[in-house]
Amino acid sequence: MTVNLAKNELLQVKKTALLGGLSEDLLFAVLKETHIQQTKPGELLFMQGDKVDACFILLDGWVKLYRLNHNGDEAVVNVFCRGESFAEAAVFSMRNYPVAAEAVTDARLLRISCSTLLQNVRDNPQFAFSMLASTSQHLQGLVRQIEQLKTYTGAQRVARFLTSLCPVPEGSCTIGLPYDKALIAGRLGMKPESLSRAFVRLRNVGVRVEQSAAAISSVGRLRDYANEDRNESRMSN
Amino acid sequence: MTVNLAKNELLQVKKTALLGGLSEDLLFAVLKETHIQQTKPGELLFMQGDKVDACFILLDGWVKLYRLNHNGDEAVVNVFCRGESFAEAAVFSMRNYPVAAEAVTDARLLRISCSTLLQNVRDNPQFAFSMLASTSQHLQGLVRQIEQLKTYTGAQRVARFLTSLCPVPEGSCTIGLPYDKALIAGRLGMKPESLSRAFVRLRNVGVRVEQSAAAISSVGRLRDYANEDRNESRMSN
DNA sequence: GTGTGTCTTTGACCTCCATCAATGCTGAAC
DNA sequence: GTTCAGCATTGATGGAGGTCAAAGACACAC
Repeated sequence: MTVNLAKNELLQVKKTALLGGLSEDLLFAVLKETHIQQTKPGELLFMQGDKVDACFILLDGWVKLYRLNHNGDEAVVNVFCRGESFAEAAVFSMRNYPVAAEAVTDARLLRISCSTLLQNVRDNPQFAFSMLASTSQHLQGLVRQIEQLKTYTGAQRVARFLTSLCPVPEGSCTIGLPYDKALIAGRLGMKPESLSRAFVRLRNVGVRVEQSAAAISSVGRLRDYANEDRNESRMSN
Repeated sequence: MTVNLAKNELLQVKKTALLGGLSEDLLFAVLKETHIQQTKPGELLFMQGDKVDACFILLDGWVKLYRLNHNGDEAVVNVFCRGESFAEAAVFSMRNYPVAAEAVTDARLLRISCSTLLQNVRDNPQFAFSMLASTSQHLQGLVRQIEQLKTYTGAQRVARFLTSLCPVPEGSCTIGLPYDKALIAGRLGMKPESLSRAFVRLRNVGVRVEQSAAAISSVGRLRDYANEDRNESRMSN
């Protein structure tokens, strides 16, 4: 059941906290037990409430995790790109997925079954450390998200999102928006209309958005805006 | 360095996912390496950014976890009561605490050092499972919180909070608010003034709040209100 | 009793954001 | 080219909740 990974794909795997910290030997032993899965945009990987049977590493494409409440509206919990893993913590709740996962683009994933994970944690403390480090990272991501929802305005969250995409810490740059605006809005806890208006506001701090590209005249200025407290930000525009 | 726990305290320890799942032998072996810590209200257990050196189990009292941004306002991430553990995931990030922890009452805690945790995960897959199960639970808690912030109004979040405290699934009951209203507000992502107004709204669904007690005339009705979608809830007010 | 400090509530006002509807834009099918 | 669907933007409106200020409520010391 050997998996054939392209060089680049192996690189993505090594970027994850889940498998990236392992010795080569152990890594390849684990990879032998995994499967490749391909998806089309909109395809579900698992639904909220499904019995947990695997976790995933994204080799290419984008996947969103979201929660549905029983009125049918979805809250996006996270959006992952290649080089990230997800659902590994769910495996150890021994229950059902607390969220749903859906590919938002064509995606290529490594699927690691429950039993493989359990077996490896049992056999190998090194693997247990990796699992813990990985879930710890996810935990921190969620904590940061909660902080952001509670303390920043929509426009500021957009500003943070943009700075996080910038390849440089200062100066100007142009970045491509990684996925469509409706999803960005959801990820940031707002409606598409509000995202649109937030982009308009950010023109004051040197951001131009056209199509799926954003031109940022000063990353430092944008970061400052993102970190202002709500009152100041009110005056400044 | 043996720890002497009261019967009731041992019970609290066994309620945690962190140590509750262990065999008696292993449990007592771990307990031998822990310390009791007592705190006064307002006392800091650790600050955001401190190097991680331990995790905690609450034997009695309440502790809040919060994040400070550099404008000085805090976002409450969680509030824990006895029988819960926290900060265990941070240990495996190998870095610094991403949040601060502060006792909000007199509290009694079991402190488990980093090295104890690492050693036990190394030596014992059973312990690794427990750690993973525990962090998995925290992860789910945060996911639920994000969902709530994104999809429910303040009054609905208060309603959810109250129902979660109710000892019965239906009918009427009176419950004590577990901590002061400013903290409840913070936990639910709102200001004390807004919490106050939310309580006023909930009078329409049979909730009376006086001092630190809430009388609920129908838990079912309250739950329905909490689950309504925003539009309906606007009409019913 | 009277102060005094803390917590909570209420009021007035204003900002942010969701909603609903209309319009504009883009790209694919034909 | 035209049509049509799917996004994205813009406008108008209203509700939710933050902010600031003032007033109650309560505990505690004196």
